[in-house]
Amino acid sequence: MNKTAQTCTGQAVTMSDVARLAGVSKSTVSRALADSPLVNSQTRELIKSIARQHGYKVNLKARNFRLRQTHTIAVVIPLAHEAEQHISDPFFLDLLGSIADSLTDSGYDLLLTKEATDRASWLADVVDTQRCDGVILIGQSSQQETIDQVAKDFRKLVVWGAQLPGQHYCTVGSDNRLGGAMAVRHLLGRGRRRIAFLGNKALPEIALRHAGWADALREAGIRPDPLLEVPAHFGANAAYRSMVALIENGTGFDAVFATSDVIAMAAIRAMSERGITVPDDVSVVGYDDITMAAYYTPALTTVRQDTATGGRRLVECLLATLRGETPASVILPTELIVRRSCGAGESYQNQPTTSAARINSPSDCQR
Amino acid sequence: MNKTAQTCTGQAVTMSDVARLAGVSKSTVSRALADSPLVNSQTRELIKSIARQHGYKVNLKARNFRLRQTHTIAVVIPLAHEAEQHISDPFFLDLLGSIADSLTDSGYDLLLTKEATDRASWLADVVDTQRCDGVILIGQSSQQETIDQVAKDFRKLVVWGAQLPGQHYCTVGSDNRLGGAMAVRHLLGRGRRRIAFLGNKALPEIALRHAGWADALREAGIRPDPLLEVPAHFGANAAYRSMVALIENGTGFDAVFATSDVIAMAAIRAMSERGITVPDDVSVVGYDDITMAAYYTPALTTVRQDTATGGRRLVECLLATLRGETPASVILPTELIVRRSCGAGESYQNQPTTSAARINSPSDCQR
DNA sequence: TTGAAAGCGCTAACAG
DNA sequence: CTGTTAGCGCTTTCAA
Repeated sequence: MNKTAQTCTGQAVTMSDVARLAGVSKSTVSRALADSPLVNSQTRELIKSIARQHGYKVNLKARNFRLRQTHTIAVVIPLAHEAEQHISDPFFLDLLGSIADSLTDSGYDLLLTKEATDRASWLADVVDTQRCDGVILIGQSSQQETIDQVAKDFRKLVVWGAQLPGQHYCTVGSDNRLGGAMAVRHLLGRGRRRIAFLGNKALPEIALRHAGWADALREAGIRPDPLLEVPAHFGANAAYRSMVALIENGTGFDAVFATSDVIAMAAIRAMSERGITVPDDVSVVGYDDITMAAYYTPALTTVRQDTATGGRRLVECLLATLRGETPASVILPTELIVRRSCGAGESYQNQPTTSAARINSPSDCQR
Repeated sequence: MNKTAQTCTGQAVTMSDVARLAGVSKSTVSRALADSPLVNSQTRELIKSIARQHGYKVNLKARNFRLRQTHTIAVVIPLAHEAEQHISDPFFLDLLGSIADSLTDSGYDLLLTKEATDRASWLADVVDTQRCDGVILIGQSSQQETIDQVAKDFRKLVVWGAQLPGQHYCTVGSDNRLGGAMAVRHLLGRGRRRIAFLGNKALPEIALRHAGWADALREAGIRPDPLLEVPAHFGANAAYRSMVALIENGTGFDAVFATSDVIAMAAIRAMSERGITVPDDVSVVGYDDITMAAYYTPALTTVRQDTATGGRRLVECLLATLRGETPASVILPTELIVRRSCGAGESYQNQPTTSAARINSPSDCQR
């Protein structure tokens, strides 16, 4: 087979080949290609042009192997809590996309792993088999314990989620407690009093949003009613069923704080099918501000999570751990996007995405 | 540092260590761990227990390097057509999730790459640097030419998208032309005549759906009206603007065929904001059947793309190419899910996902 | 400025 | 059944 201008062919041409062709040693080729100042600039240019001519590209696998690094970051989506074994939430795609962008910019590869196994060692396995330099976990799922355990001696780990007291790893996430409180305060401000909470409290982030819900209620002198706590899991179907149950068990409510936009949409549908009008009868606030939130009917009032900076921060923190640092956890600022579903009352907007009223939190801290 | 029960610590323990500890040679350890029948079962057990004791796991990077394979499949999302540089469509997450599952089942790692570059070599680069055994491309974007060029000498490539005449690579995708036709026929069946088409025809899949749109119209003796072709790009914002433009330019229409559910939702919102009621004034059919389609108001009639089997087929085909085979392209059966947005007329359903009427296509062919 | 040689951690002939 | 040996393709001392 002719080796000239080889491309996309499993690259039979190696560094030795280039060396032979250029009449120099492997070492020199290696240096030249790495732009080492040690090599004569003419030799370098010669080598480079020969390499180009023959479509030679450094074999990254071999390079990384020699360097004892992988230049790869594993992004793990734990699904232990997710009965449907399915990432159904657009929020995660946004975040994943942002992580992918940042990682690419930093020259790292992204190894995507879905972990639905029950093995206690699920995380340790990813880490131990040396397929990556570090790990980004999207969500804590119900695995706080396991994660913390692993984090005790594996430091190259960053997690999207809630910052829990005493944890051994760095998290990046929104200010869930404040976010929850802002949502509920807004509903209270619109005169609502019986505010249902929809979410799976087994997840740390949701537990904090729940705490925010309770905070805001107590501020207003309202005792949180356990009957209004609905254990809606992520996933539209489960949330839909939970909402139906709430409606049918006769507990009165005039507002819903849904801990994700997907849950909010499922809830609204469950209500509208039963003749309950949003926002006239019931106000709804969601969480995430996924793209579709602005396009839903009614447009969703929601607590925005900024996936773009979230992903960037996750990567920054992870790269810091790779340098041996111990980055502080990041709590992203929280913002309430006010749209129709809470009864904003104004007439429809022309540009749903931009016209929403925003209420910023004071929190833009990095703790 | 004590090496006992080492875990999550960058694994300083190697196969040689285990060999020394067990008093055998590296080769024997290698064989034992691979369950080779060549090794005495007692020796094997001894070795395995020692390995376990010391938390030893085979270094996959070294293993793969030696075997000259990567056991990694790159999943590339080309974004050349996507001005927003953002995967905003939940459909892709579903597909990605399904691919991740299938790949995991087959023991392959998934390397995720977003390609937004303009370099003509974007695909060749992924392929040439030997970071993966094969490539799955999610969507053809506007890169048919480039893809086909690469595919001419790189065979380990499978693409989600449209099957184009004479192409050199294997595709998996839904029957876009039939899907488009089914959607439009259904609208015609409900008495609609002025059926707008929303989509970016630069994408091969969308071009086929457009052909289906025209097919169905002509069958009904209607000449496709160019004024009703709206170049809506993926992404809710762009689609929203396109729809506004259509409404405002005064072209009459009584139905919309949107080439994705996200586009459909944005379109519905644009209409409802302007006092146009769906489905009373205008019927809408979408494409994809993303989870949220059932939860939108009105629930969306849509052409389902089965991401679960789609992902599985993509992986099957790719593994076939890895074995040196040349798998045939796959066209998945198309199914119309009838819900409210086209004016189905029945009262609301209790279980939106399951209660929808289905119209199956005869096409389940594998060509 | 360049080359020779060693070796990353593993597997697979080959030879006992 | 087991050990010895020779690399995979690359980087990096060390010596010239």
